[in-house]
Amino acid sequence: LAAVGFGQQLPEGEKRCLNSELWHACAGPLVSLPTVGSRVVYFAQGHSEQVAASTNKEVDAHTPNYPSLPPQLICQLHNVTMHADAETDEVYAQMTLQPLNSEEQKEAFLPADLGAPNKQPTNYFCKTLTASDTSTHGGFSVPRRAAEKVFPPLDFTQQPPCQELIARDLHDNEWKFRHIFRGQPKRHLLTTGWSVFVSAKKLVAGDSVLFIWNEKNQLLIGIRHANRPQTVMPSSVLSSESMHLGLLAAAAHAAATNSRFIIFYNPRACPSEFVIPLAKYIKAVYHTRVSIGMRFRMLFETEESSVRCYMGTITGIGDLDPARWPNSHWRSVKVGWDESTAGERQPRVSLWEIEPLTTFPIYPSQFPRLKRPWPPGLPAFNGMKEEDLGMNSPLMWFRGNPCDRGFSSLNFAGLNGQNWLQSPDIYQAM
Amino acid sequence: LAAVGFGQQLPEGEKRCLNSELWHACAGPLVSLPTVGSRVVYFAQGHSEQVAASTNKEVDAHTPNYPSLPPQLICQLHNVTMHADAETDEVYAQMTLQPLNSEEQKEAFLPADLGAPNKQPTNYFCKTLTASDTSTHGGFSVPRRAAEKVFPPLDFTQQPPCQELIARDLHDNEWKFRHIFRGQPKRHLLTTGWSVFVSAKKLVAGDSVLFIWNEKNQLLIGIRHANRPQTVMPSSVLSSESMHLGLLAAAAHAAATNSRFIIFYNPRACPSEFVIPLAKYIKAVYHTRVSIGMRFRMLFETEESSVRCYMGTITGIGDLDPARWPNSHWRSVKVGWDESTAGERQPRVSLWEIEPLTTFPIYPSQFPRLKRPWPPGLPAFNGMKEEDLGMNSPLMWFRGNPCDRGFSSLNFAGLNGQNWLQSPDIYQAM
DNA sequence: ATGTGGGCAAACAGCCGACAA
DNA sequence: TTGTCGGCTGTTTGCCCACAT
Repeated sequence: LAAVGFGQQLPEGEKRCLNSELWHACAGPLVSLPTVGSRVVYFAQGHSEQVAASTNKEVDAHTPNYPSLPPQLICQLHNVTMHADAETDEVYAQMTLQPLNSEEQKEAFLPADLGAPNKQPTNYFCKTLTASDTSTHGGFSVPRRAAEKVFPPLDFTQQPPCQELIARDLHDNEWKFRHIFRGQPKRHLLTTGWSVFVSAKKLVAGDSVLFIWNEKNQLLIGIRHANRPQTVMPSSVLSSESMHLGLLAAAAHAAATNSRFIIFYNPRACPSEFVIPLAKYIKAVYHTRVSIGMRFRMLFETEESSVRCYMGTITGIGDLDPARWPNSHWRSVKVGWDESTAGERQPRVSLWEIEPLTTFPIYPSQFPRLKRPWPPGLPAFNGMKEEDLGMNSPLMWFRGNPCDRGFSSLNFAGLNGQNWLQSPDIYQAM
Repeated sequence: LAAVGFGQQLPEGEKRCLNSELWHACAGPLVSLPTVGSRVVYFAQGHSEQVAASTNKEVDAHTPNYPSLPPQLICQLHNVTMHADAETDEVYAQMTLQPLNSEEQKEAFLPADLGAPNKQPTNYFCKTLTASDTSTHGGFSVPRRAAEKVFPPLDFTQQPPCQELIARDLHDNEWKFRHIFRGQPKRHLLTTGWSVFVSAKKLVAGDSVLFIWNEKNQLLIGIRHANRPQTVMPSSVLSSESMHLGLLAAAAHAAATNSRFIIFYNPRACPSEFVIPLAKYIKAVYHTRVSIGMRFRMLFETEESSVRCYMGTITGIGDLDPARWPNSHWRSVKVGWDESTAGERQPRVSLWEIEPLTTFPIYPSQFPRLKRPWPPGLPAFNGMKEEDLGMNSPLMWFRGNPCDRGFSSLNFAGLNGQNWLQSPDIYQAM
């Protein structure tokens, strides 16, 4: 319960180590956290979107902005800790970022640490709860393949075969369940203990529960609440406008003084990740050709917690918010989606979220060249292998296409040669 | 559900009018809201304390401050709306403030509006719940005097006498209770309907429930949760440091541009009120003599929701936070309390919270005079009657002592002649 | 293979006065 | 005057299977 101060790093001993595989399982297959010690790009715009989504309030047009705060900040990622809300079990991550000055940006940066990859656990299952599962009338019906894969085998000499399962959640609480194989036809059920869990976690039909059997032969249990109307944030403390200003002020101050700041990333509340590995950002923005009319694909999470690809076409390129955030790469690509059910997919994406399909030739003459195709504050990039780029996100499951390598001529039309990656102006108000 | 924008005033029609007397009853007898249209003093320091209390995190010593933001801002209070958290029923108020520039401060300000005084309702009772009250085993035992005072009389020709009570809460929800007079000896009880209320409001022994019978012959019901360890704010959205910065940035920006800003005041989470009627502030700071060793009294809320006086002695006068908030009147008075059980009473108070007792003579020579006893940005003050000062707080239940009137020579030692009440410097970062 | 519903027993909720503080 | 308890129902919980999809 030690308070973590501004700019302080949490001592190693006090780092409350949530179970990483359970955290990632709850966060979903598309969520990846950048490696500690690596360089990242922080987008205040995206952070602001997270606050807007959590408070259910859009940023007001009259809210002032910080001109000294650039749309993207190159930072050293000093610390990442995984957390879960004590009440709702909502997962979130706390990151300590430190903006780099132009000197530091010039230093060659190390290949990303070979930290544990954020892969989803192998021995797990995730089930969306039915009305019967959540009713007080009965227990939980375990899908047969799931029970056989992740639960310890039952002793079928008993009649009926049953055992006690003990599972731990993100807060390291124990939950005991009676696992029995009975009925006509036979099936796996969780009976005693199940309803306590349902009411404690406030689960309703449509929410999901997931079980993991890990390498240490421990059973882990996690939940994912369905996208309910909204977790209306208790705004009884601070107005959403103040929160918005606070996030900007914290980043602007950190940028001006090159000091550390702390942010929270809430993957299931947040429309898009806003702390991106620097290598992934550079690859997408400087090494990838995109143009209007180009086809692309992008990954989405399915209802069953797996991943699928959606296809679309780029319909425009330009600033999402020219007044407040000019020359930002955040959601700079306007897209149309192939499938008519695409109503819920966002009409704007960022370059690092998509994989352009370049199966047909591109005529370079269509795209004006930048005066400064490679910003001066960045190290040379050739000679790095793709595996070194710290891109352990599922997006990397794509095979790289031929356009990914070498120095492409430009990022996209409409950008001037402004010095985006330089350190920001001195923040004058502090 | 219309989003209230920054600097926008909520249209009259959309103002969700919570029942004012119920709100005040839940807020407690010491809480008063300044009158709409009046002038107030806003203390960012106190606002910051509210955030710290809500997030359970002290402000870190490295958190930067806004030098352009003065410790106290004189504001026009444009709007006050009462709210209650949908989940916890926690009451809070939203206020729209507009800092006044020095020109506006010079204009004579109107006597405070004769708005509805914030007096506690007369026909009400408040009971702290016992284990039996909250147990599922039984109902609610109504104190006899309370039942006779606020509930409609029972028809004692019935055997047993009983009736159905319908009470409305802050969200205008209806709650039905069976009110019966039975047992040996006879007593008033709420039976059917009570346990539904207890579980819906998550009441436990030690929490309080209150009933009001108002002038419109309506029965109102409210709750007050005991000071549980803490309502640990879901910090999964924004770090407490960012919240702190946000509050400062919002105030600083508003001060620099003389534009409106919105704050939330959460009386039961907040250590002290931080939006003070200007007249009350001026009276306490400029018209009242205080000195070290002086005795004073101050009001506190009792466990039974009434008010009582505690006595103490002033032990010091000076800045609470000289580095961050020099020359602030916020909690500028160090005090010692008479009663040994005073461990929970704060060691620092603000001048407007206390009533100094001047039954013995003071030697003016002990206190250095200010070079500028009356700041230039303020109107002359004489000729106003005390009732016009907008001090409808219970603190005004004190009788004014002779020192309250006329221009006393000073406020307190250690203050220089700095121009506190002038408009702040231009805020440079926006 | 698995969601839902009827049957049934055990547990709990909830109304009552007795008793004591 | 009022907090807690034992006694006594009525309702709910929760385990079992049958049956349907």
